[in-house]
Amino acid sequence: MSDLTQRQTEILDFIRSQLRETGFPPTREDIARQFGFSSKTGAQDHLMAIARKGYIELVPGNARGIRLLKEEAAELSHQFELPLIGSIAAGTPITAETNVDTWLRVDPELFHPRADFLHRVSGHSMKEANILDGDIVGIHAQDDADNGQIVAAVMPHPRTGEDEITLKRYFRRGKKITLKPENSAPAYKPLEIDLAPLDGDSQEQTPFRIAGVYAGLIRVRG
Amino acid sequence: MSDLTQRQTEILDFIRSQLRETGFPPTREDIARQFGFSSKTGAQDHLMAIARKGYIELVPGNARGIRLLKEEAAELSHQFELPLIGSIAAGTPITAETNVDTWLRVDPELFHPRADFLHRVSGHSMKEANILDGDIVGIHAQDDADNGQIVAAVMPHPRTGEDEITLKRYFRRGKKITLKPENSAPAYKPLEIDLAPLDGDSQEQTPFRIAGVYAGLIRVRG
DNA sequence: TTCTGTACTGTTATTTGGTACAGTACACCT
DNA sequence: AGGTGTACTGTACCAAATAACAGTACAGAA
Repeated sequence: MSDLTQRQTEILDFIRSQLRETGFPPTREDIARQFGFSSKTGAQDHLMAIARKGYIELVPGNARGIRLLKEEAAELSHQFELPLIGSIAAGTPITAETNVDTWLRVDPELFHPRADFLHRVSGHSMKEANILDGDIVGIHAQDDADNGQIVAAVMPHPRTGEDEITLKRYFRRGKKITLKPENSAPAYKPLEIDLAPLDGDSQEQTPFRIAGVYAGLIRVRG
Repeated sequence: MSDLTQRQTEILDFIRSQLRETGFPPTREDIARQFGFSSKTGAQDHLMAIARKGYIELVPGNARGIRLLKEEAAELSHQFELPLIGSIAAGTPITAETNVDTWLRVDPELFHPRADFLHRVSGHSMKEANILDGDIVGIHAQDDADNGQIVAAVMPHPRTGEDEITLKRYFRRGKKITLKPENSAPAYKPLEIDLAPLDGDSQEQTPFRIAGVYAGLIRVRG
């Protein structure tokens, strides 16, 4: 899909984020400042390239005359939408564009704490926390959790090795972390992770990280 | 709701339409031209009045620095909201304005079947259907149901006599209707209703009606 | 009656922002 | 070896846009 270069993608993302945050597109100077260019012309060149490739339209003679085109424009008002995150591409932040399956029109502020993204639950491991197979859970992004909270943990799938999100109840005692399913059936075993063999606070070496804490759910079928 | 004057409302609408059509807000001159002002100052005065009343925010020193504020941005699309229905005033249709506690920004089409309104569950009578106290259920409005479906039933509260919504699993056998809670604790007893003593198809005389069928739920706390 | 708010006209100063032109450097393709 | 596209720096001009000041007129509230 994307015949944009890395830099052009970054700039398009910046335009989108500016629209979301400020309500209007950035100027050439805004873009230059954001990316550390010393000249507006750099930004202008990129805009023209992105426009030529059909992602935006530049309206000549108009300040901030940048228009997102077609499917781009639909994503404009993400203000009351949440991304549904599927599988996680290696090395990407969790809410990176590539991990977003779709956007659902649900107000993030409905949840407490506020939801930053959604994830569709697969399996029955949290059944006794009343979270069922197919439920869509709201997750508040944060990288740690309190004991007893339900967390969205990111770790490689045991067979495929691909990063995936799983819900578990989190407990930490010193260097020992327990991720506990809420299902007393014998098939569901708590997962024990020992941080001790790792270098201090470096988490890069463990294939486990907390993406956020459970903030509620949506069940879409009667 | 609107403490804006006629003219101010027109101008706010123009800003909204410009945002939709061009992707960025108008300038003072755009506004002046649209309304036939010969001076930009007229537009500026209006913008400052609208901003003072909290509908927009003006970002000083920025071309087209007009931002719709949250409430305003929401009113752009009434179509992705659902009314939360609390108690039912006597003799009113269920989604009548007076019964609406608030509007929540949730896409009705998320649910299957489509939700027409929301209702906050109180109590534990549907616990074993994984519907908990405090959950917000989506209801698809219809006046009958299939056997075994969970319905939103409207009937007078046993003590106060005020109409209220309760969730129950619905069964009908001839003239006999059973509304069954999903909680095996002895406190929760099925409710039996016999339509036989009533005049044919007239339901006005029975203090029970189906408001719709359960279509899913939202749980807003982790 | 005075004050405040609405609804403008008219003018001007100043900043913001778009855009053209002239370069440099590097990578990739043919 | 030369052409094309990307990714910038640097300068400059001028139109676009904000914003302030000074008015007029009218309407409703204190």
